[in-house]
Amino acid sequence: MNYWLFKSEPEAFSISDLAACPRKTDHWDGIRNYQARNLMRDQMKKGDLGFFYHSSCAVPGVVGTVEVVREAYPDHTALDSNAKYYDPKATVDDPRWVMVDLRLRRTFKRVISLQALKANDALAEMKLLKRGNRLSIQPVTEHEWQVIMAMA
DNA sequence: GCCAACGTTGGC
DNA sequence: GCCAACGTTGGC
Repeated sequence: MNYWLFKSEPEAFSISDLAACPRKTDHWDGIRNYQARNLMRDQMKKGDLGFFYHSSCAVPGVVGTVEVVREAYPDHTALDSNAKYYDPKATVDDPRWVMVDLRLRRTFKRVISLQALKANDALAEMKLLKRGNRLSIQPVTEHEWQVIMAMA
């Protein structure tokens, strides 16, 4: 059982957008970073839980939780020349990029802001808070998970 | 909009 | 394989 953090810009795809999907489930497409892809492909398992994080917005922070309901499979948007995240190097035989399906579990009543996360000493080692970290999918330790859940 | 930090690309 | 140039991320 692993824990993760999924970043998304709410203007592109917010937790409300996920809530509005059928069965509150959608595929997490558009990941075009090898480190993030490898985490999805090699380590992410059905039943894993994750935080939904809003970035590049007025109050960046954790806004809820999700569950991995389908493990990594090819991200077909890489093959679509009209898609935003089209990758000309992707082919049917070698799709290069993968995605998982996520189902919304919970939307927090209030955002657990980045500011609040930074102010919590128990999270000092969290990847998200390390300088210069831009990874859009990050592993979260069980301890960090518990600490943040207690802040909700 | 600024800019620091990081990833990717491509010439050599 | 090096590394400069460029693009992207994301907080502020």
